Amino acid sequence: MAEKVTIATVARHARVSRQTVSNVLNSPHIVRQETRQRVQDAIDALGYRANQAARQMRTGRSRLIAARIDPTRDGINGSVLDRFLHGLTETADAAGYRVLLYTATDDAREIATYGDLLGTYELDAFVLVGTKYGDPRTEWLADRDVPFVTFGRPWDALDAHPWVDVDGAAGTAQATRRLLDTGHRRIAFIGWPDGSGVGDDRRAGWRESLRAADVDPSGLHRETEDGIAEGERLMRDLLDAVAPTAVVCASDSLALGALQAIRGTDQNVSVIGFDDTPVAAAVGLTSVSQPLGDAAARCVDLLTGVLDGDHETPDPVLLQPSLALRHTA
Amino acid sequence: MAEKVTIATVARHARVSRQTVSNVLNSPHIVRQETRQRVQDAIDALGYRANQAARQMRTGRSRLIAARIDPTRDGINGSVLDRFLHGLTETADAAGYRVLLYTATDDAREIATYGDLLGTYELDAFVLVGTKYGDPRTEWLADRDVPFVTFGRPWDALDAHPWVDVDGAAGTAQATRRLLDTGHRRIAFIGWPDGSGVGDDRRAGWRESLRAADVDPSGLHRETEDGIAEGERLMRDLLDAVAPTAVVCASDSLALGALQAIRGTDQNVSVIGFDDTPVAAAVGLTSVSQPLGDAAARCVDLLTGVLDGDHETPDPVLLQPSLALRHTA
DNA sequence: TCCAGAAACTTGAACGATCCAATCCTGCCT
DNA sequence: AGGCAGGATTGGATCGTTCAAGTTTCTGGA
Repeated sequence: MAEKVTIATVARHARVSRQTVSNVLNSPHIVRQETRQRVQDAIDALGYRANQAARQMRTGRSRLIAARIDPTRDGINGSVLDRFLHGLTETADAAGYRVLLYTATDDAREIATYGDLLGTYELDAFVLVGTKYGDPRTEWLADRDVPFVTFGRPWDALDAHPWVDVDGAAGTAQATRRLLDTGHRRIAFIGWPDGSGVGDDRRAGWRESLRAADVDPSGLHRETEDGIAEGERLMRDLLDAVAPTAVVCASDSLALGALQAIRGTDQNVSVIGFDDTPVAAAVGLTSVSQPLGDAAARCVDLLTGVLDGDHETPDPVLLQPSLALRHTA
Repeated sequence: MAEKVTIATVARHARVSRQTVSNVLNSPHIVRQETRQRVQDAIDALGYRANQAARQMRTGRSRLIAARIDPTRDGINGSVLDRFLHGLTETADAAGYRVLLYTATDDAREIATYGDLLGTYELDAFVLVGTKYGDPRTEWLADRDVPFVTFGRPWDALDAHPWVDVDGAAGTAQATRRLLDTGHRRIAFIGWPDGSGVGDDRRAGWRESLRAADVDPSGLHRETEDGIAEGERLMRDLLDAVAPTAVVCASDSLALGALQAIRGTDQNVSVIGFDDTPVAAAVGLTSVSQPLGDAAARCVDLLTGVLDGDHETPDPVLLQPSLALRHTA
């Protein structure tokens, strides 16, 4: 069993002091080229790797980023998180950070977990997925000057923090325009009740696009909690009430329900969902696709900016979604 | 800004030495009840949390477990990992461990990542999801005495390591028996090519159940790479060739394809998938459901056994799946 | 040749916890 | 009363790294 290779081992091997080895690693420019090479060779030869715990003890930085993994509520829209996490791990890795997982069942517990993670692991930053009006989590973190990014806008716009989001309104607008372009006029919308930032945003994209095309959107939309059964119910209602020729949905779950409602009748109604989940791909549902890998990468960018660089709050990032065309629209 | 609370702060506050505080945390039984209480009160009052980096430096243990997050191949079967990871995070947390994510595109890179994680973060253990014949990863880890568990059996049975798995054969057997019980006889199977441990296992469950019911399985099965399109293609083939009245599939992707093939015809064929993914729930597909949360918990159990306890290799765990009945069978 | 000043490198201390060995009590037995 | 066993407590050393301050080496100009 080979004994542990520390910075002292490398120093001995390269006939320099510990500090010089440390400098080669952290501020290479202040070490003479020749020495630097000698140290580097020793590092390679011995397979030395800096011990993160020791480094952390001195610098107070863990190079660890926390992200929450959810219990996959309905499973369909949950897969968004899965893809985001993968992107996050990949880009964080490239930037020299690693992703630590945590779970929590409610906001209070989540905040307690923050305290724990910060206290025992000295986490460098948090990535929060999803935000809501008056989110207590962002407030807690901001109060303590803990670096964090949210994937999702701060809907109250109270205090500014770095965020990355996908332009939901642009997504539904794109979907609606696509339907208008293919000749539809009575284009309905199935979404979520007033008050959720994300839901209101997605509805707005649909509404404005209709208005821009001189179509009156009133009466053409329905709101409900998310879910397949709910989507089916509301679609039935819409078919009876206004007989739309197309429908834009705020989620793939709702869209899937709508598809089932339509299958019952003999009408030909176009359907577009949101999130481009695996289910959408599976059943051939046209859906608004979020650039999740990109979003994750931008989150890491913002964080490293805050962590390694200046104290300025970096500009938020709003990404554009695209339409994954399949055979339902 | 409050200054950092260390073990010395607590000691001063409780009028004891640092060592006593450490004992209260690590070996409470050797401290007198009264003193222990006084120290505990100080800890609570000050909100002290042991610094993991410092502890790790002395003990060499990070209380970190690594798990890989994949790029969600086809997205449908990938969601299994998602649910497993959540379970893992939850139970690891309860056992005082945290889950660190990593990614890798191939075995060589994954092994390189092991070296990196072990060297810089001194990871305590790895959880590998999925194993194959002659897996180089398990060999590498075993050679270096790195604790690890696999979710998935070692198919070569070369060297024994702790593992947790779900009995796939039992799952397909259960599915097949269900179909036999409801009157089916010509029950087909769509699975993966020979040579994948998981695939062969699932096929075996179907075959043995048919044989036990005196049905000849020959000609009733087809093999292909995973995927919806492939499932559809093979189901068409089966319908033409042997006109089965039911089919058991090795994955929900294949089952979904089979459903699409059947929808084209007017035949009434029962379909059962495997993995009980969100998609299955969405389209009402009966599917074999793996107890993922349970599996994750058992993985943590095995690991903590190895880490905190004895040096014996713990007995592997084989969990039984259940059938999620929906309206396709 | 000499010296100032910069560049390159070295040394001792510190981060916060645990381990080890030594000391201090306390109560009990003779 | 004295001695002793045993548990409870203490101070010092240590893990591997970086920071701060010190020392040596190099360079170039008078």
